[in-house]
Amino acid sequence: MYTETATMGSITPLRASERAYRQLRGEILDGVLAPGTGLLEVEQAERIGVSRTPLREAVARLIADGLVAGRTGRGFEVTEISVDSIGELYELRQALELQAVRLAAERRDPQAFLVLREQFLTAPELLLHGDSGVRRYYTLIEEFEEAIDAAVVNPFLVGALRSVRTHLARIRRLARKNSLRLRQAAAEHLLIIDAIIAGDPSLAAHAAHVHLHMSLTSVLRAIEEDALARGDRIAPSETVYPQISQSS
Amino acid sequence: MYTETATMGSITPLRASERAYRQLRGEILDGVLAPGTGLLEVEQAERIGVSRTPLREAVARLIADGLVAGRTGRGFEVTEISVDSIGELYELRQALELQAVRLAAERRDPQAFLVLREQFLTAPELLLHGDSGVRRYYTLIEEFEEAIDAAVVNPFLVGALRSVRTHLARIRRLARKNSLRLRQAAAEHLLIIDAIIAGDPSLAAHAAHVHLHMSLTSVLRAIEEDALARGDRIAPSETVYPQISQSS
DNA sequence: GTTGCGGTTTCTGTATACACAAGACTGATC
DNA sequence: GATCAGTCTTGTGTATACAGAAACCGCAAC
Repeated sequence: MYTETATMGSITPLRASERAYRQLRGEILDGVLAPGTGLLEVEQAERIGVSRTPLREAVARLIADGLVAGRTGRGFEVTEISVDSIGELYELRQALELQAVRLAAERRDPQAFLVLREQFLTAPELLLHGDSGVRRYYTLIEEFEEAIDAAVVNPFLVGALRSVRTHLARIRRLARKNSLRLRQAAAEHLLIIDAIIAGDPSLAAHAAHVHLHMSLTSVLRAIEEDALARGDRIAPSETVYPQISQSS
Repeated sequence: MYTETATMGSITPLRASERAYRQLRGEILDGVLAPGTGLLEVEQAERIGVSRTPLREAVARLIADGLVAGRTGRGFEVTEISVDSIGELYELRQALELQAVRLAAERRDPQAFLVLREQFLTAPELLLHGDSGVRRYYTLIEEFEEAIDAAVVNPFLVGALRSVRTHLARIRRLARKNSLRLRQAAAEHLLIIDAIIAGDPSLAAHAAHVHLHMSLTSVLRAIEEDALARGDRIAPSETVYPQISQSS
Protein backbone atom coordinates (compact mmCIF):
# COMPACT_ATOMS: atom_id res chain seq x y z
CA MET A 1 0.00 0.00 0.00
CA TYR A 2 2.94 2.27 0.57
CA THR A 3 5.53 1.29 -2.01
CA GLU A 4 4.28 0.34 -5.42
CA THR A 5 6.61 -2.24 -6.90
CA ALA A 6 4.03 -3.60 -9.30
CA THR A 7 6.32 -3.68 -12.31
CA MET A 8 9.12 -5.78 -10.91
CA GLY A 9 9.55 -7.94 -7.86
CA SER A 10 11.04 -5.84 -5.09
CA ILE A 11 14.09 -4.61 -6.94
CA THR A 12 13.63 -1.37 -5.05
CA PRO A 13 15.96 -1.37 -2.04
CA LEU A 14 12.84 -0.88 0.17
CA ARG A 15 12.71 1.74 2.85
CA ALA A 16 14.07 0.90 6.27
CA SER A 17 10.71 1.53 7.92
CA GLU A 18 9.05 -0.88 5.50
CA ARG A 19 11.66 -3.55 6.14
CA ALA A 20 11.24 -3.18 9.89
CA TYR A 21 7.45 -3.36 9.56
CA ARG A 22 7.49 -6.48 7.42
CA GLN A 23 10.01 -8.27 9.59
CA LEU A 24 8.24 -7.51 12.86
CA ARG A 25 4.84 -8.30 11.39
CA GLY A 26 6.10 -11.56 9.98
CA GLU A 27 7.70 -12.56 13.25
CA ILE A 28 4.53 -11.78 15.17
CA LEU A 29 2.32 -13.72 12.76
CA ASP A 30 4.72 -16.68 12.77
CA GLY A 31 4.82 -16.68 16.54
CA VAL A 32 8.56 -16.00 16.71
CA LEU A 33 7.61 -13.02 18.81
CA ALA A 34 5.12 -14.64 21.17
CA PRO A 35 2.10 -12.76 22.52
CA GLY A 36 2.98 -10.82 25.63
CA THR A 37 6.59 -10.37 24.56
CA GLY A 38 7.88 -7.00 25.66
CA LEU A 39 9.82 -5.10 23.03
CA LEU A 40 12.16 -2.14 23.47
CA GLU A 41 12.82 0.39 20.74
CA VAL A 42 16.60 0.47 20.90
CA GLU A 43 16.88 -3.29 21.27
CA GLN A 44 14.64 -4.01 18.27
CA ALA A 45 16.17 -1.27 16.15
CA GLU A 46 19.61 -2.80 16.70
CA ARG A 47 18.42 -6.33 16.02
CA ILE A 48 16.72 -5.42 12.74
CA GLY A 49 19.50 -3.09 11.74
CA VAL A 50 17.65 0.20 11.38
CA SER A 51 17.69 3.32 13.47
CA ARG A 52 14.98 4.21 15.96
CA THR A 53 13.07 6.58 13.66
CA PRO A 54 11.95 4.04 11.03
CA LEU A 55 11.44 1.45 13.75
CA ARG A 56 9.00 3.74 15.54
CA GLU A 57 7.11 4.19 12.29
CA ALA A 58 6.92 0.42 11.88
CA VAL A 59 5.66 -0.01 15.44
CA ALA A 60 3.05 2.71 14.88
CA ARG A 61 1.69 0.72 11.96
CA LEU A 62 1.69 -2.49 13.99
CA ILE A 63 -0.27 -0.72 16.71
CA ALA A 64 -2.78 0.43 14.08
CA ASP A 65 -3.00 -3.21 12.92
CA GLY A 66 -3.74 -4.30 16.48
CA LEU A 67 -0.75 -6.66 16.56
CA VAL A 68 1.10 -4.59 19.13
CA ALA A 69 0.02 -2.42 22.03
CA GLY A 70 1.88 0.51 23.51
CA ARG A 71 2.82 -0.01 27.13
CA THR A 72 2.32 2.88 29.53
CA GLY A 73 5.90 3.33 30.60
CA ARG A 74 8.32 0.99 28.94
CA GLY A 75 8.33 -0.02 25.28
CA PHE A 76 5.55 -1.95 23.62
CA GLU A 77 4.32 -5.51 23.63
CA VAL A 78 2.85 -8.10 21.27
CA THR A 79 -0.90 -8.37 21.90
CA GLU A 80 -2.34 -11.48 23.54
CA ILE A 81 -4.82 -13.84 21.90
CA SER A 82 -7.42 -15.10 24.34
CA VAL A 83 -10.14 -17.60 23.57
CA ASP A 84 -12.67 -14.80 24.13
CA SER A 85 -10.94 -12.65 21.55
CA ILE A 86 -11.21 -15.46 19.01
CA GLY A 87 -14.98 -15.50 19.44
CA GLU A 88 -15.06 -11.72 19.14
CA LEU A 89 -12.95 -11.77 16.00
CA TYR A 90 -15.33 -14.30 14.47
CA GLU A 91 -18.28 -12.03 15.24
CA LEU A 92 -16.63 -9.32 13.17
CA ARG A 93 -15.52 -11.81 10.56
CA GLN A 94 -19.07 -13.05 10.17
CA ALA A 95 -20.43 -9.54 9.63
CA LEU A 96 -17.81 -8.80 6.98
CA GLU A 97 -17.67 -12.09 5.11
CA LEU A 98 -21.42 -12.51 4.87
CA GLN A 99 -21.68 -9.05 3.39
CA ALA A 100 -18.71 -9.74 1.13
CA VAL A 101 -20.03 -12.98 -0.37
CA ARG A 102 -23.48 -11.38 -0.72
CA LEU A 103 -22.01 -8.54 -2.78
CA ALA A 104 -19.71 -10.93 -4.63
CA ALA A 105 -22.72 -12.99 -5.69
CA GLU A 106 -24.31 -9.83 -7.09
CA ARG A 107 -21.27 -8.46 -8.88
CA ARG A 108 -19.04 -11.41 -9.61
CA ASP A 109 -17.37 -12.25 -12.86
CA PRO A 110 -18.62 -15.87 -13.19
CA GLN A 111 -15.54 -16.92 -15.13
CA ALA A 112 -13.13 -16.35 -12.24
CA PHE A 113 -15.25 -18.41 -9.87
CA LEU A 114 -15.74 -21.20 -12.39
CA VAL A 115 -11.96 -21.60 -12.49
CA LEU A 116 -11.82 -21.58 -8.70
CA ARG A 117 -14.59 -24.18 -8.60
CA GLU A 118 -12.52 -26.60 -10.68
CA GLN A 119 -9.58 -26.20 -8.35
CA PHE A 120 -11.62 -26.67 -5.20
CA LEU A 121 -13.04 -29.88 -6.63
CA THR A 122 -9.52 -31.34 -6.56
CA ALA A 123 -8.95 -30.25 -2.94
CA PRO A 124 -9.87 -33.56 -1.22
CA GLU A 125 -7.39 -35.38 -3.44
CA LEU A 126 -4.82 -32.63 -2.88
CA LEU A 127 -5.08 -33.00 0.88
CA LEU A 128 -3.96 -36.61 0.68
CA HIS A 129 -0.53 -35.47 -0.46
CA GLY A 130 0.85 -34.49 2.94
CA ASP A 131 2.32 -31.18 3.90
CA SER A 132 2.90 -29.80 0.42
CA GLY A 133 -0.73 -30.54 -0.41
CA VAL A 134 -1.82 -28.58 2.65
CA ARG A 135 0.30 -25.62 1.59
CA ARG A 136 -1.20 -25.81 -1.89
CA TYR A 137 -4.63 -25.84 -0.30
CA TYR A 138 -3.88 -22.67 1.67
CA THR A 139 -2.81 -20.88 -1.52
CA LEU A 140 -6.14 -21.95 -2.97
CA ILE A 141 -7.89 -20.28 -0.01
CA GLU A 142 -5.90 -17.13 -0.70
CA GLU A 143 -6.95 -17.17 -4.34
CA PHE A 144 -10.53 -17.56 -3.20
CA GLU A 145 -10.19 -14.54 -0.90
CA GLU A 146 -8.62 -12.49 -3.68
CA ALA A 147 -11.46 -13.41 -6.02
CA ILE A 148 -13.97 -12.27 -3.40
CA ASP A 149 -12.09 -9.00 -2.90
CA ALA A 150 -12.02 -8.38 -6.63
CA ALA A 151 -15.74 -9.15 -7.01
CA VAL A 152 -16.77 -6.98 -4.05
CA VAL A 153 -14.86 -3.95 -5.40
CA ASN A 154 -15.55 -1.97 -2.19
CA PRO A 155 -12.19 -0.77 -0.74
CA PHE A 156 -13.66 -0.09 2.71
CA LEU A 157 -15.00 -3.62 3.05
CA VAL A 158 -11.88 -5.20 1.60
CA GLY A 159 -9.72 -3.19 3.99
CA ALA A 160 -11.70 -4.41 6.99
CA LEU A 161 -11.48 -7.99 5.70
CA ARG A 162 -7.70 -7.74 5.36
CA SER A 163 -7.43 -6.62 8.95
CA VAL A 164 -9.48 -9.61 10.12
CA ARG A 165 -7.37 -12.00 8.04
CA THR A 166 -4.23 -10.71 9.72
CA HIS A 167 -5.55 -11.76 13.10
CA LEU A 168 -6.86 -15.02 11.70
CA ALA A 169 -3.36 -15.90 10.55
CA ARG A 170 -2.19 -15.77 14.16
CA ILE A 171 -5.08 -17.91 15.34
CA ARG A 172 -4.42 -20.53 12.66
CA ARG A 173 -1.00 -21.05 14.19
CA LEU A 174 -2.61 -21.70 17.58
CA ALA A 175 -4.73 -24.51 16.25
CA ARG A 176 -3.32 -26.30 13.26
CA LYS A 177 -6.25 -28.02 11.63
CA ASN A 178 -6.44 -31.68 10.84
CA SER A 179 -6.89 -32.81 7.26
CA LEU A 180 -10.43 -34.11 7.91
CA ARG A 181 -11.49 -30.60 8.88
CA LEU A 182 -9.70 -29.17 5.83
CA ARG A 183 -11.64 -31.51 3.53
CA GLN A 184 -14.88 -30.41 5.17
CA ALA A 185 -13.84 -26.79 4.80
CA ALA A 186 -13.13 -27.30 1.10
CA ALA A 187 -16.64 -28.67 0.63
CA GLU A 188 -18.07 -25.66 2.46
CA HIS A 189 -16.10 -23.31 0.25
CA LEU A 190 -17.41 -25.12 -2.80
CA LEU A 191 -20.95 -24.39 -1.67
CA ILE A 192 -20.17 -20.70 -1.32
CA ILE A 193 -18.55 -20.64 -4.75
CA ASP A 194 -21.54 -22.37 -6.33
CA ALA A 195 -23.88 -19.81 -4.76
CA ILE A 196 -21.74 -16.96 -6.09
CA ILE A 197 -21.66 -18.47 -9.58
CA ALA A 198 -25.44 -18.90 -9.40
CA GLY A 199 -25.70 -15.23 -8.45
CA ASP A 200 -27.61 -16.12 -5.28
CA PRO A 201 -26.53 -13.63 -2.55
CA SER A 202 -28.74 -15.08 0.14
CA LEU A 203 -27.51 -18.63 -0.37
CA ALA A 204 -23.91 -17.43 -0.50
CA ALA A 205 -24.36 -15.64 2.83
CA HIS A 206 -25.97 -18.63 4.50
CA ALA A 207 -23.29 -20.98 3.18
CA ALA A 208 -20.63 -18.64 4.52
CA HIS A 209 -22.43 -18.53 7.86
CA VAL A 210 -22.35 -22.32 8.05
CA HIS A 211 -18.67 -22.36 7.12
CA LEU A 212 -17.74 -19.81 9.78
CA HIS A 213 -19.69 -21.68 12.43
CA MET A 214 -17.88 -24.91 11.60
CA SER A 215 -14.56 -23.15 11.45
CA LEU A 216 -14.96 -21.49 14.85
CA THR A 217 -16.13 -24.69 16.46
CA SER A 218 -13.17 -26.54 15.03
CA VAL A 219 -10.66 -23.91 16.13
CA LEU A 220 -12.02 -23.80 19.67
CA ARG A 221 -12.03 -27.58 19.93
CA ALA A 222 -8.46 -27.79 18.65
CA ILE A 223 -7.30 -25.22 21.20
CA GLU A 224 -9.10 -27.03 23.96
CA GLU A 225 -7.52 -30.34 22.98
CA ASP A 226 -4.09 -28.75 22.86
CA ALA A 227 -4.68 -27.32 26.32
CA LEU A 228 -5.73 -30.74 27.67
CA ALA A 229 -2.76 -32.41 26.00
CA ARG A 230 -0.46 -29.91 27.70
CA GLY A 231 -2.17 -30.83 30.97
CA ASP A 232 -3.82 -27.50 31.64
CA ARG A 233 -6.50 -27.90 34.23
CA ILE A 234 -9.93 -27.05 32.86
CA ALA A 235 -13.01 -27.46 35.01
CA PRO A 236 -15.48 -30.00 33.54
CA SER A 237 -18.28 -27.46 33.22
CA GLU A 238 -16.07 -25.34 31.05
CA THR A 239 -14.87 -27.99 28.65
CA VAL A 240 -17.08 -26.96 25.74
CA TYR A 241 -16.31 -23.24 25.66
CA PRO A 242 -13.53 -22.49 28.14
CA GLN A 243 -13.70 -18.91 29.33
CA ILE A 244 -10.30 -17.34 29.65
CA SER A 245 -9.69 -13.86 30.96
CA GLN A 246 -9.72 -11.22 28.30
CA SER A 247 -7.04 -8.68 27.58
CA SER A 248 -7.68 -5.50 25.56
CA MET B 1 -6.28 4.76 23.16
CA TYR B 2 -2.79 6.14 23.42
CA THR B 3 -2.84 8.58 26.31
CA GLU B 4 -5.04 7.74 29.23
CA THR B 5 -6.25 10.96 30.84
CA ALA B 6 -9.27 9.36 32.43
CA THR B 7 -8.80 10.96 35.83
CA MET B 8 -8.66 14.60 34.83
CA GLY B 9 -9.52 16.50 31.69
CA SER B 10 -6.42 16.85 29.56
CA ILE B 11 -4.19 18.43 32.19
CA THR B 12 -1.39 16.37 30.72
CA PRO B 13 0.66 18.56 28.34
CA LEU B 14 0.00 15.96 25.60
CA ARG B 15 2.69 14.70 23.30
CA ALA B 16 3.52 16.72 20.23
CA SER B 17 2.65 13.82 17.92
CA GLU B 18 -0.75 13.51 19.58
CA ARG B 19 -1.42 17.24 19.23
CA ALA B 20 -0.46 17.15 15.55
CA TYR B 21 -2.68 14.11 14.99
CA ARG B 22 -5.70 15.65 16.68
CA GLN B 23 -5.32 18.98 14.95
CA LEU B 24 -4.88 17.50 11.47
CA ARG B 25 -7.68 15.00 12.01
CA GLY B 26 -10.00 17.69 13.28
CA GLU B 27 -9.20 19.97 10.36
CA ILE B 28 -9.80 17.19 7.86
CA LEU B 29 -13.12 16.17 9.46
CA ASP B 30 -14.26 19.81 9.64
CA GLY B 31 -13.33 20.36 6.02
CA VAL B 32 -10.75 23.04 6.81
CA LEU B 33 -8.33 20.83 4.93
CA ALA B 34 -10.43 20.03 1.88
CA PRO B 35 -10.18 16.64 0.12
CA GLY B 36 -7.42 16.68 -2.44
CA THR B 37 -5.40 19.23 -0.52
CA GLY B 38 -1.71 18.51 -0.89
CA LEU B 39 0.27 18.65 2.34
CA LEU B 40 4.03 18.97 2.79
CA GLU B 41 5.82 17.76 5.89
CA VAL B 42 7.94 20.81 6.59
CA GLU B 43 5.11 23.19 5.86
CA GLN B 44 2.62 21.42 8.15
CA ALA B 45 5.19 20.86 10.89
CA GLU B 46 5.89 24.59 10.97
CA ARG B 47 2.23 25.53 10.93
CA ILE B 48 1.29 23.24 13.81
CA GLY B 49 4.44 24.05 15.70
CA VAL B 50 6.05 20.64 16.03
CA SER B 51 9.11 19.16 14.39
CA ARG B 52 8.96 16.76 11.48
CA THR B 53 9.35 13.59 13.56
CA PRO B 54 6.07 13.79 15.52
CA LEU B 55 4.31 15.16 12.44
CA ARG B 56 5.31 12.11 10.45
CA GLU B 57 3.92 9.91 13.20
CA ALA B 58 0.65 11.83 13.07
CA VAL B 59 0.45 11.48 9.30
CA ALA B 60 1.16 7.76 9.56
CA ARG B 61 -1.87 7.41 11.85
CA LEU B 62 -4.01 9.47 9.48
CA ILE B 63 -2.99 7.20 6.62
CA ALA B 64 -3.98 4.19 8.72
CA ASP B 65 -7.34 5.91 9.35
CA GLY B 66 -7.79 6.37 5.62
CA LEU B 67 -8.11 10.14 5.93
CA VAL B 68 -4.86 10.79 4.15
CA ALA B 69 -3.00 9.04 1.35
CA GLY B 70 0.72 9.11 0.66
CA ARG B 71 1.60 10.60 -2.67
CA THR B 72 4.18 8.85 -4.81
CA GLY B 73 6.74 11.60 -4.95
CA ARG B 74 5.83 14.69 -3.01
CA GLY B 75 4.13 14.84 0.39
CA PHE B 76 0.70 13.48 1.12
CA GLU B 77 -2.88 14.51 0.43
CA VAL B 78 -6.29 14.49 2.05
CA THR B 79 -8.35 11.64 0.54
CA GLU B 80 -11.27 12.45 -1.73
CA ILE B 81 -14.89 11.56 -1.01
CA SER B 82 -16.73 10.45 -4.11
CA VAL B 83 -20.40 9.54 -4.32
CA ASP B 84 -19.32 5.98 -5.09
CA SER B 85 -17.25 5.85 -1.94
CA ILE B 86 -20.29 6.90 0.12
CA GLY B 87 -22.21 3.92 -1.19
CA GLU B 88 -19.25 1.68 -0.46
CA LEU B 89 -18.90 3.04 3.06
CA TYR B 90 -22.57 2.33 3.68
CA GLU B 91 -22.09 -1.26 2.54
CA LEU B 92 -19.48 -1.71 5.23
CA ARG B 93 -21.53 0.28 7.71
CA GLN B 94 -24.52 -1.96 7.12
CA ALA B 95 -22.52 -5.11 7.75
CA LEU B 96 -21.11 -3.72 11.00
CA GLU B 97 -24.16 -1.99 12.44
CA LEU B 98 -26.55 -4.84 11.76
CA GLN B 99 -24.19 -7.20 13.55
CA ALA B 100 -23.71 -4.64 16.33
CA VAL B 101 -27.39 -4.09 17.08
CA ARG B 102 -28.00 -7.84 16.81
CA LEU B 103 -25.39 -8.51 19.48
CA ALA B 104 -26.53 -5.50 21.51
CA ALA B 105 -30.07 -6.94 21.60
CA GLU B 106 -28.65 -10.20 22.95
CA ARG B 107 -26.33 -8.72 25.55
CA ARG B 108 -27.73 -5.33 26.41
CA ASP B 109 -28.28 -3.88 29.84
CA PRO B 110 -31.98 -2.91 29.42
CA GLN B 111 -31.64 -0.03 31.88
CA ALA B 112 -29.22 1.96 29.70
CA PHE B 113 -31.49 1.68 26.68
CA LEU B 114 -34.63 2.55 28.66
CA VAL B 115 -32.95 5.84 29.59
CA LEU B 116 -31.99 6.42 25.95
CA ARG B 117 -35.55 5.66 24.91
CA GLU B 118 -36.93 8.44 27.09
CA GLN B 119 -34.48 10.90 25.58
CA PHE B 120 -35.23 9.90 22.00
CA LEU B 121 -38.96 10.39 22.68
CA THR B 122 -38.26 14.08 23.23
CA ALA B 123 -36.24 14.39 20.02
CA PRO B 124 -39.02 15.73 17.74
CA GLU B 125 -39.69 18.50 20.24
CA LEU B 126 -35.96 19.11 20.62
CA LEU B 127 -35.52 19.57 16.89
CA LEU B 128 -37.94 22.53 16.89
CA HIS B 129 -35.43 24.52 18.91
CA GLY B 130 -33.13 25.53 16.07
CA ASP B 131 -29.42 24.95 15.90
CA SER B 132 -28.78 24.22 19.57
CA GLY B 133 -31.50 21.57 19.42
CA VAL B 134 -29.80 19.95 16.45
CA ARG B 135 -26.49 19.88 18.31
CA ARG B 136 -28.22 18.33 21.32
CA TYR B 137 -29.71 15.73 18.99
CA TYR B 138 -26.29 14.81 17.65
CA THR B 139 -24.99 14.29 21.19
CA LEU B 140 -27.95 11.99 21.68
CA ILE B 141 -26.85 9.98 18.64
CA GLU B 142 -23.37 9.75 20.15
CA GLU B 143 -24.80 8.47 23.42
CA PHE B 144 -26.74 5.89 21.44
CA GLU B 145 -23.59 4.78 19.66
CA GLU B 146 -21.71 4.54 22.96
CA ALA B 147 -24.51 2.45 24.45
CA ILE B 148 -24.30 0.08 21.48
CA ASP B 149 -20.54 -0.18 21.83
CA ALA B 150 -20.86 -0.93 25.54
CA ALA B 151 -23.53 -3.57 24.94
CA VAL B 152 -21.62 -5.26 22.11
CA VAL B 153 -18.46 -5.59 24.24
CA ASN B 154 -16.48 -6.87 21.21
CA PRO B 155 -13.38 -4.64 20.74
CA PHE B 156 -12.81 -5.79 17.15
CA LEU B 157 -16.30 -4.85 16.07
CA VAL B 158 -16.28 -1.59 18.01
CA GLY B 159 -12.94 -0.67 16.45
CA ALA B 160 -14.28 -1.23 12.95
CA LEU B 161 -17.38 0.81 13.81
CA ARG B 162 -15.26 3.71 15.02
CA SER B 163 -13.38 3.74 11.76
CA VAL B 164 -16.63 3.90 9.80
CA ARG B 165 -17.94 6.72 11.99
CA THR B 166 -14.83 8.76 11.25
CA HIS B 167 -15.60 8.70 7.55
CA LEU B 168 -19.30 9.30 8.21
CA ALA B 169 -18.43 12.51 10.02
CA ARG B 170 -16.87 13.85 6.82
CA ILE B 171 -19.89 12.83 4.76
CA ARG B 172 -22.30 14.53 7.18
CA ARG B 173 -20.55 17.78 6.41
CA LEU B 174 -21.16 17.27 2.70
CA ALA B 175 -24.88 16.96 3.14
CA ARG B 176 -26.28 18.76 6.15
CA LYS B 177 -29.62 17.12 6.84
CA ASN B 178 -32.90 18.95 7.10
CA SER B 179 -34.89 18.76 10.31
CA LEU B 180 -37.65 16.70 8.74
CA ARG B 181 -35.13 13.97 7.97
CA LEU B 182 -33.73 14.24 11.49
CA ARG B 183 -37.18 13.69 12.99
CA GLN B 184 -37.62 10.64 10.79
CA ALA B 185 -34.21 9.39 11.83
CA ALA B 186 -35.10 9.81 15.50
CA ALA B 187 -38.20 7.66 14.98
CA GLU B 188 -36.06 5.02 13.24
CA HIS B 189 -33.60 5.03 16.12
CA LEU B 190 -36.47 4.60 18.53
CA LEU B 191 -37.50 1.45 16.73
CA ILE B 192 -33.99 0.04 17.01
CA ILE B 193 -33.87 0.90 20.71
CA ASP B 194 -37.23 -0.76 21.32
CA ALA B 195 -36.03 -3.90 19.58
CA ILE B 196 -32.88 -3.94 21.71
CA ILE B 197 -34.87 -3.46 24.90
CA ALA B 198 -37.18 -6.27 23.84
CA GLY B 199 -34.11 -8.45 23.29
CA ASP B 200 -35.12 -9.12 19.68
CA PRO B 201 -31.89 -9.30 17.60
CA SER B 202 -33.61 -9.95 14.31
CA LEU B 203 -35.99 -7.00 14.66
CA ALA B 204 -33.14 -4.76 15.75
CA ALA B 205 -31.14 -5.72 12.66
CA HIS B 206 -34.04 -5.14 10.31
CA ALA B 207 -34.87 -1.79 11.90
CA ALA B 208 -31.22 -0.79 11.52
CA HIS B 209 -31.31 -1.90 7.89
CA VAL B 210 -34.30 0.34 7.26
CA HIS B 211 -32.61 3.24 9.00
CA LEU B 212 -29.43 2.90 6.96
CA HIS B 213 -31.37 2.68 3.73
CA MET B 214 -33.26 5.87 4.54
CA SER B 215 -30.08 7.57 5.69
CA LEU B 216 -28.15 6.74 2.52
CA THR B 217 -31.04 7.79 0.28
CA SER B 218 -31.31 11.08 2.13
CA VAL B 219 -27.58 11.76 1.97
CA LEU B 220 -27.37 11.05 -1.75
CA ARG B 221 -30.42 13.20 -2.48
CA ALA B 222 -28.99 16.08 -0.42
CA ILE B 223 -25.68 15.90 -2.29
CA GLU B 224 -27.49 15.79 -5.61
CA GLU B 225 -29.57 18.83 -4.70
CA ASP B 226 -26.49 20.70 -3.57
CA ALA B 227 -24.84 19.88 -6.88
CA LEU B 228 -27.86 21.11 -8.83
CA ALA B 229 -28.04 24.26 -6.72
CA ARG B 230 -24.41 24.94 -7.52
CA GLY B 231 -25.28 24.51 -11.18
CA ASP B 232 -23.23 21.37 -11.80
CA ARG B 233 -24.34 19.70 -14.98
CA ILE B 234 -25.72 16.24 -14.34
CA ALA B 235 -27.14 14.18 -17.17
CA PRO B 236 -30.86 13.34 -16.68
CA SER B 237 -30.26 9.60 -16.69
CA GLU B 238 -27.86 9.96 -13.79
CA THR B 239 -30.01 12.12 -11.55
CA VAL B 240 -31.00 9.37 -9.15
CA TYR B 241 -27.58 7.90 -8.45
CA PRO B 242 -24.94 10.05 -10.12
CA GLN B 243 -21.81 8.04 -10.84
CA ILE B 244 -18.68 9.99 -10.12
CA SER B 245 -15.21 8.70 -10.75
CA GLN B 246 -13.73 6.83 -7.83
CA SER B 247 -10.44 7.53 -6.11
CA SER B 248 -8.64 4.97 -3.92
C1' DG C 1 10.37 -7.33 57.86
C1' DT C 2 8.28 -3.92 55.43
C1' DT C 3 7.63 0.45 53.56
C1' DG C 4 8.91 4.94 51.90
C1' DC C 5 12.15 8.06 49.84
C1' DG C 6 15.85 9.55 46.90
C1' DG C 7 19.48 8.74 43.54
C1' DT C 8 20.63 6.55 39.38
C1' DT C 9 19.83 4.58 35.15
C1' DT C 10 17.58 3.68 31.12
C1' DC C 11 14.18 4.52 27.79
C1' DT C 12 11.07 7.29 25.30
C1' DG C 13 9.79 11.79 22.88
C1' DT C 14 11.49 15.41 20.09
C1' DA C 15 14.54 18.21 17.41
C1' DT C 16 17.87 18.57 13.99
C1' DA C 17 21.42 17.45 10.67
C1' DC C 18 22.68 14.93 6.66
C1' DA C 19 22.13 12.12 2.41
C1' DC C 20 19.75 10.87 -1.51
C1' DA C 21 16.28 11.21 -4.97
C1' DA C 22 12.85 13.46 -7.73
C1' DG C 23 11.33 17.65 -10.11
C1' DA C 24 12.01 22.17 -12.02
C1' DC C 25 14.53 25.44 -14.38
C1' DT C 26 17.88 27.10 -17.48
C1' DG C 27 20.92 26.99 -21.15
C1' DA C 28 22.62 25.13 -25.27
C1' DT C 29 22.14 22.85 -29.48
C1' DC C 30 19.62 21.23 -33.42
C1' DG D 1 11.41 27.75 -31.80
C1' DA D 2 11.60 23.36 -29.68
C1' DT D 3 13.87 19.76 -27.33
C1' DC D 4 17.21 17.65 -24.49
C1' DA D 5 20.59 17.56 -20.98
C1' DG D 6 22.71 19.16 -16.93
C1' DT D 7 22.39 21.46 -12.74
C1' DC D 8 20.04 23.21 -8.93
C1' DT D 9 16.45 23.31 -5.68
C1' DT D 10 13.46 21.16 -2.66
C1' DG D 11 11.51 17.51 0.02
C1' DT D 12 11.57 13.03 1.93
C1' DG D 13 14.09 9.11 4.49
C1' DT D 14 17.22 8.15 8.06
C1' DA D 15 20.46 8.74 11.78
C1' DT D 16 21.67 10.78 15.92
C1' DA D 17 21.93 13.90 19.81
C1' DC D 18 19.59 15.81 23.70
C1' DA D 19 16.07 16.43 27.26
C1' DG D 20 12.58 14.87 30.28
C1' DA D 21 10.25 11.23 32.58
C1' DA D 22 9.47 6.85 34.52
C1' DA D 23 11.13 2.63 36.62
C1' DC D 24 14.66 0.22 39.45
C1' DC D 25 17.68 -0.21 43.20
C1' DG D 26 19.45 0.65 47.60
C1' DC D 27 19.26 2.61 51.95
C1' DA D 28 17.16 3.98 55.96
C1' DA D 29 13.53 4.42 59.22
C1' DC D 30 9.60 2.60 61.40
